[in-house]
Amino acid sequence: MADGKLTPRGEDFSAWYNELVERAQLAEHAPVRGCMVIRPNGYGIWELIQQGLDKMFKDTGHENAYFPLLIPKSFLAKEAEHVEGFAPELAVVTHGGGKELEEPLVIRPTSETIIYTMFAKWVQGYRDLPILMNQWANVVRWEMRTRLFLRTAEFLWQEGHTAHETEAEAEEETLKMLGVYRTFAEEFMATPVITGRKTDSERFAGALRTYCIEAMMQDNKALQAGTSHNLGQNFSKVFDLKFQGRDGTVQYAWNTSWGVSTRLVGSVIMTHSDDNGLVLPPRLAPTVAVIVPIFKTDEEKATVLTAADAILKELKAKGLRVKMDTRDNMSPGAKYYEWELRGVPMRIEIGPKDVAKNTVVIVPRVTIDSEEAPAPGKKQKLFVNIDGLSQKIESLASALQGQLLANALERREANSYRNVKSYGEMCEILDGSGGFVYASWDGTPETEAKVKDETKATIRCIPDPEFTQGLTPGTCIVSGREAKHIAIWSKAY
RNA sequence: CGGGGCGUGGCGCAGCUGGUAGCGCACCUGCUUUGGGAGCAGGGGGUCGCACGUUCGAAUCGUGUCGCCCCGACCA
Repeated sequence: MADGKLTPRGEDFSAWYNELVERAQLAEHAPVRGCMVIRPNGYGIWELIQQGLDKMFKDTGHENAYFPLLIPKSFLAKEAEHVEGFAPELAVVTHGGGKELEEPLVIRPTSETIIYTMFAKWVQGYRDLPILMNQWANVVRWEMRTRLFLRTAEFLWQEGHTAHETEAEAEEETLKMLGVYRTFAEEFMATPVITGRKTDSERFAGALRTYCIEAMMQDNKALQAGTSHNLGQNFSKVFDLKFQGRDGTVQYAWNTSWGVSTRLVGSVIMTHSDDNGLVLPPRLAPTVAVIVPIFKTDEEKATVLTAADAILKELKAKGLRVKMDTRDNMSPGAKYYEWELRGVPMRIEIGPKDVAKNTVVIVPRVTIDSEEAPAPGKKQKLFVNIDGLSQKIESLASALQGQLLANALERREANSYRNVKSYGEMCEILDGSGGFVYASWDGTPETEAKVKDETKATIRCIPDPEFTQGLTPGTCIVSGREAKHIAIWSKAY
């Protein structure tokens, strides 16, 4: 392959990302504007995300259901803030069966309105609560500008929707699911995230409060990776979702909704990958290890393939997602480059020398600090005995997973600023290298808007205390007024 | 929606002072190769986004149109 290398991240991060997504065959642009085709390499990542999250949802008592793609337009209009938030990006179906519809149907941009309409039918008394539901679905938002995985006109996501008896219970659920997202980000995506609350201007249209997880990408921009909303009684009141309480009075239910999307795939890409291509945390890698057999003569081919086949069978039997690359029209070197581009966490090389020694060579996609250091300028190569190979691969996968999380955390903290003294200094950071600036905020939307105007940075969230490292609100870094919160400012996707 | 760019074999591009299409990669066949992107030989594949116009003749010039990408404002 002479078409060579990706544009380096340092040269043009955006070009690097686009080339990587296409070259690693994760996704490409569909014939329809703003839409993407998710190819098997990319969809495999999403499937693992789904599996991981779905289990966590079930473990916390949620059930899956499915609601229709099409929603009567009037449903959206019932919640004022909600319709205002979504109206500009709706796709609307006006015809069906060759006739104009009496009422236009919108393609769901999110499903609160239809789901709470149905909840209202299912709930009579407090014993019908809580409802803890989730759906895996596609939604459409007619975005002006799109980027593969990060923002597409149609995307895949899950949306959890719950109804509760009390406000406290709803708040607990909102925070519980935010916690689920955080755990998932850290344990599966190897991505450290900040948990916190959105400001009013960034709050979900129709929510009382929106909480989020925010991650930092390699270009030091923030990416909102997931949100969890306490909807209060805003939707239950307009959709008449009420129940008779323990005290006999009729009350409106308290709702929450929470979601993550295929954007997480983009997040994983931009968090870990390098100039050689995709880097995937093993837990989200459709293929954890690829075996590349090496041989010259026919006799060597026979012995190597016999040994490699046995290894493949053994590893598969142990439940490992392993492949063998038996293509004979490609040199081993070319295969190495290709599998690195595709982000396979480990390569297993096996040649005549290895077979003779009953070993293989394992090359991890990124250097693992706890293993023997690589020679200067070289890739880390681990010589591993074939006996007990599956355990070794599992332990390496686990080490790699931890390594990626540690690398990402180190990078995020190296680009986090908690002692910025002035607004000028803050602008310098935001306009320069970027990153997360923790600073006091007076809590007003005017201040927020001013910073956005002047720097294009927004308040990503009001972080939970564990992230502020003892900082307390003093005077607002922008206005000089008394501050209400420590906020994180950053440019964002 | 504003600014920029691009539509030519699967992909990336050249050809654009008009004369009926070419290069690299990929693909197919054969032989030699294979521990970090193999070599040689042969071969298949495109009515140049679409429409109209100018012309003896249009990938090339003109008008229109559709689409996509990138940068900005808006958003997961």
